[in-house]
Amino acid sequence: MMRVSDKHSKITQAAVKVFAKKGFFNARISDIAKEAKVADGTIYLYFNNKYDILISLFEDEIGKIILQVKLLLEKEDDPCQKLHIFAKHHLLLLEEKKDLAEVLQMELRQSNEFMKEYRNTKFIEYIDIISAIIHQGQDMGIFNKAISPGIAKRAIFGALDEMSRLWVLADDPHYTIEETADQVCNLFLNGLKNPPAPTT
Amino acid sequence: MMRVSDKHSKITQAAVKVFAKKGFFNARISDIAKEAKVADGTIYLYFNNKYDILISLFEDEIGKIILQVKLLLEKEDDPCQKLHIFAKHHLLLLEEKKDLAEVLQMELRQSNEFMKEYRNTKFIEYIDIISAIIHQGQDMGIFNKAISPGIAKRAIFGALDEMSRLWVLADDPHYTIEETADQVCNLFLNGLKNPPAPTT
DNA sequence: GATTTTTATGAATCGATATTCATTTTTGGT
DNA sequence: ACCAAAAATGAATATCGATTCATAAAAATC
Repeated sequence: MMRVSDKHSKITQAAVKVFAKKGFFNARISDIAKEAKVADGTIYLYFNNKYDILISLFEDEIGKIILQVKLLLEKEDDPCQKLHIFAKHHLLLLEEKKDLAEVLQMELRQSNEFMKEYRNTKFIEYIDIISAIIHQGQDMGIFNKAISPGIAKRAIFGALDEMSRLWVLADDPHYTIEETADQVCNLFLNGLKNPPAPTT
Repeated sequence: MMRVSDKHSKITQAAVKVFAKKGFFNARISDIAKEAKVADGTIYLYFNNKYDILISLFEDEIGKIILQVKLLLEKEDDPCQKLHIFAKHHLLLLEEKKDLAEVLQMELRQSNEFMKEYRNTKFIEYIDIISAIIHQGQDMGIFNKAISPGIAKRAIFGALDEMSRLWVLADDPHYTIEETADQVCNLFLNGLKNPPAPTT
């Protein structure tokens, strides 16, 4: 017998593909079933309903991402570097798992009564990684204390998320991931304004 | 007889409400018809199909926003101030037209074959306002020329958009719009890092 | 290898709803 | 007031697709 988890994850992987291609509402259960090579009914042995596939997919996958990025950050002390690592890791998701990136984006935007109820604690955990970095930087005296970490974490996440959207939609990305991560970090660390002229 | 445009816009306004509440796919034509106080069939005298309502709504409304914000920016020369104006205007939309803000966000994220085809030129026109400001700042020598306006425009839009999302979903906003606009601008203009200590 | 338990199947059900169109109402001109 | 054209109606249509469940296959137990 195939291990239970194998079928669960086969269906999840198939759902990622299908949701990314068609969007949640246009994706049919039978599409996911076909992609996963199981019967339609089998899906209901592992998930309660269509929405449950999306939610459970989101929590599983973002959980993995949180673990990965926290592990990477552990080794680093400098908050600037940490921000770099976070940004690069976030954007690299696109290269490695384009479909997943697309679905995660989508999930956050499902605007309806259901989603407004659902408190997305995993997502909050993810962006709180950013505010923790900012706090640390402020405590170390490197970051400006006038910046609200609660706002900045959203701004930084939003910026990265929007860069993702660009990649997902555009066929020819104008910039590389490296370039983009560097640019975004530079922007957030140093700002748009020119540094005051060096005192000669 | 009621002017044609009145009915068209009655339906559009109703659609904004219903889409915001239920999301595009869960919104029924009959919901929109009821909200607009017209018959279901009447909607098809003004729009080709359900998707057409969304697209046309988006283009009309974002068109108005572009006009408004361009008018506001005309009077101002300083790029920093311009950025402030843009940010504040973007966030104020939320206060004035929460439903619309929600629908505009949603529209951008409908991830499916259809949306990937649809080249959203109005949206591009909107965010190009930001890159124009950045260009101007760079030409004037105020902004760092190492920043790519093409990336920064996305980052700034993404940050503002994410702040919107927070408001739309959260019942108790922690920050005021003024505060948020100031914080976001400060972040983008000056960056996270502390300014170098003044040379005494 | 027979029996029980677990897992999988996919055709049938059942509700939903986008769209159509025959009919009615309103309008504007005479 | 009457007529033709335009606008509006809303019940009927026609399709779609999530979910169920009686049945079958596979695995575990004896």
